[in-house]
Amino acid sequence: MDNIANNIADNNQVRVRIAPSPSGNLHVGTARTALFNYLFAKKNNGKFVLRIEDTDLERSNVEYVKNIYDSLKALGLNWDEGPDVGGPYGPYQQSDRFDIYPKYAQKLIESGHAYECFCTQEELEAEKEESIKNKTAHKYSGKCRCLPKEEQEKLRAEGRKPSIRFQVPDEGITKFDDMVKGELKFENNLIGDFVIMKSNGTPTYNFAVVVDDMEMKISHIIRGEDHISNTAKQVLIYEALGVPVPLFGHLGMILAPDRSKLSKRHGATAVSEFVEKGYLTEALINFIALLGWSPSDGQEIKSLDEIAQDFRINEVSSSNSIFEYDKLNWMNGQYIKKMDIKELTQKVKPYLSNYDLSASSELSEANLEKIVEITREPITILSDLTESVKYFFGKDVEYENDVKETVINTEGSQKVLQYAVNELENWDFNNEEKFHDQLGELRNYFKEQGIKPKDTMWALRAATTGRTHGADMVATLIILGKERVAHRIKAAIQ
RNA sequence: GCUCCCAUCGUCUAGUGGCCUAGGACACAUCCCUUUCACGGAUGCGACAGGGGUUCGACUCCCCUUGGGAGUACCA
Repeated sequence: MDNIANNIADNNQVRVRIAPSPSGNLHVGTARTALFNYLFAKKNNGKFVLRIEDTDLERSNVEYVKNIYDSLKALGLNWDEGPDVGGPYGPYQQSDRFDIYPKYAQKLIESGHAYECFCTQEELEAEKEESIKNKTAHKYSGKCRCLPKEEQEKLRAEGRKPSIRFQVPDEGITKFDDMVKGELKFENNLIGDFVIMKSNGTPTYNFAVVVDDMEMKISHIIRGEDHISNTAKQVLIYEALGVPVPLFGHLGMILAPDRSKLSKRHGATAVSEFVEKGYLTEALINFIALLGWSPSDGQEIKSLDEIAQDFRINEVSSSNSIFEYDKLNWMNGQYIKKMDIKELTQKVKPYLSNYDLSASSELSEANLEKIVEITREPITILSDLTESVKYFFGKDVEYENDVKETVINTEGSQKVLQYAVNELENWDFNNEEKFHDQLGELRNYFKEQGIKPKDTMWALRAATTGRTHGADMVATLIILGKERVAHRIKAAIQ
């Protein structure tokens, strides 16, 4: 791990990147990779680069590019260089870089590290099937390695478009020192000659990344461990190109509770989906940071900046971790509880679209804030509020479940409500403290008559909110206002 | 099939040979607080996958087994 520090001390600037391909919305797994890169950059005064890998034009979509931007920004993972903000080593979108890959491929051909391959799809598949039949590891045979010039030209004349393959050494070991996993090695003879330029003239992933990372002077590559086997190929390319190999760090994967890849059937997978469900990006990013990393002081709730200060890539866990909602939910609740009330109110508005929030309704902005303030505590996701806030709207209440039978229509409750109707005029809706005491007196009055304080309050709560539990009663009644409270209590009396 | 990675409470993790009768967080249970739900507080439940070594001493190092994951494309 010493070389991590050395590389930095060397005055080589730390440059990391996140390179998503826009074939879907930003996945939480990608978000975590982005996060760890971001943290590493921040911790080491480096640069965080965003590169859009859209070489697969068929699967790429501009809509997803926008989603990637928006999600990353929402998470606070701001990049220093990228397609939108530019930078010294652009362009930062691979589709704008198509003209630079062939030169490097050519260079590799000239130096004997690559060759044109005229094999057809069918020939390749036949080879593969053969090796499956023989139960041997399948890798490309390398039969185009030494095609004579004349043969090449003949096939070209026939209209065959060659791909370009990297010529992997037959012997030797390719190894690299992984920042999180330690030394990793692969035997070269197990790696088949792989395509670097497709026959359509576009680069393959393994080639494009190397060229881009090299040109963008990326010093450290932090990514998911699903790339480990690619790394061997990429190291080979760096070496063939005669350029310094960056340092790699491979993170464990994020798995669903059933230990399979986190996918749609497990619920939300994209950052934007979590946001839509009502998760705060602050909580999401905090939660994700805890998957594989842990704070040195044991304090788990931390801002991005705090995490960055405490972050050490070599302390990241190298095993997979399971994405469980329990802790995310708890954490989201913590953030909701602490969030600035004005900000929270704004964030909550989309979940209140069922209700009349126009100025003419009884709901002023100030009232809405109060409602959010008193109902925020028990909720774990923003969308919970839609339901828990329901009884603040409209003149009448809807009774939940069997509230009418089990609470309102009981003898005790009816007594309380009848009494309350008369008492109502005296209640001070403008003075919370006084109102609180008045309700206390009400409880005491009925306590003497053998009605438990709890039941007294339940009668009131059920009548005014239709439920047996909810926010603080005094605050609730004040927001409802004397008129509506009176109306609802009267409606509850048989 | 082949290659590679990983392995501590249900989950996220602390632990880098003796500080470990293995610590914290979430979840769960009980209790306290309280007009309800919650929040908060207290307590409890709960793990070193198995087997061999190495060592005076292994959760920590090595090997094997088992289990999980990844890769094996002219996808990224």
